[in-house]
Amino acid sequence: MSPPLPRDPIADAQRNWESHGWSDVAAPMAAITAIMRTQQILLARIEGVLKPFGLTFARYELLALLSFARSGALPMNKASALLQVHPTSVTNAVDRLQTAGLVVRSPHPTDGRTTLIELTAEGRTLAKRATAVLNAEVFGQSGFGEEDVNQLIRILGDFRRGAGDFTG
Amino acid sequence: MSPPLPRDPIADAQRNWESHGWSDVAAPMAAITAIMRTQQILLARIEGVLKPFGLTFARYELLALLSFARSGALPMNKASALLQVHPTSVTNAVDRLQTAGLVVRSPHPTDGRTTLIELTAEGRTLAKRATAVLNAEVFGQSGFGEEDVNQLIRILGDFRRGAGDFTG
DNA sequence: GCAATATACTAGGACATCCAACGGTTTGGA
DNA sequence: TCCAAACCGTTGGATGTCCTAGTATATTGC
Repeated sequence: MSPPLPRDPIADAQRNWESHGWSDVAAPMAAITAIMRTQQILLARIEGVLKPFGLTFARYELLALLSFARSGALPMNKASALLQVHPTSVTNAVDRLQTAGLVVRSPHPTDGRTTLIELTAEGRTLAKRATAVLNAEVFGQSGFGEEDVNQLIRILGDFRRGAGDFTG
Repeated sequence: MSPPLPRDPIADAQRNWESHGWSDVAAPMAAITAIMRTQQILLARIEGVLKPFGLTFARYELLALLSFARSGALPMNKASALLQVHPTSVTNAVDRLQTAGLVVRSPHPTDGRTTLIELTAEGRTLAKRATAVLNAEVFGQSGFGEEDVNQLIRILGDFRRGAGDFTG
């Protein structure tokens, strides 16, 4: 990776915003930009860990979701809703997971429009192994302090509720 | 957009982690997943605002960066480092901005390897207009409380420093 | 019962990101 | 001095995301 910058580019941007008369929105701008950059860093770590398994984060999320479903199967639209991604993204992920033999498509017993995604035995095993490594190498070494983790969960939970992700 | 879910899927995932004996990493997992989702929501808002300008967030970031440079010009590699993205992403963005007449490439006066990106008059004007709308519609209505914004800046700043983004 | 509407999934296209590899330029040590 | 190593930007390929449109199946209303 590239060497660290001598200065925080986001803090610089915040100062630029303030010196241009946008002080009222400089802080939110900095917070939002920091979220963007943090996501990029975390995604790179996760993908690095998953690569040896032939998985990407999108595919892993789907595998993990299926592994927690009672029957190990979910309708495509349900998966799309729970993962909060576009239906076509699920189609894409399922295509690749199916090619890899980790899931199979099967028709819904009563609704002809719906397709069920079902975990195969290999899919379940791989999900388990990938989760173990992810827990050890990423989530277990996140770099966030314990109290900061709680703050993030609370702040981002409030935000997501306000954005209409969920109710309650 | 899709209707809100009855339950927070990330909180559910956290409970799943805990019930599978991974309590020690359940909270960081939830925090990281929440960052992923929050980034997605914010990016969608930003892109929605920028679309009428024919800009994406990646292109806007480059325009904004150039508009804050003293001379209105920056070497490609400098832009890549400050935006913290891969050089090929900058090449891609510059290609499109140049086609749109918002920037031009020019050779570096002393280093034949380096290419300078220069803002055109239209580029500077568009950056100004896009920033005004972004400030009003996104940063000014972020949905984060004032104190939460400060918390985010602090927490994510610590994280980014720890991840090697910058020193100091 | 049948037409109109709604829902589910997929195909094709645009865009961004990264990585690997390549050709041109500069730098630094033998 | 001169060549190897480092550096810079671009091209080509893979992946993911979204949007629009199209096909098939369900549901609703008259």
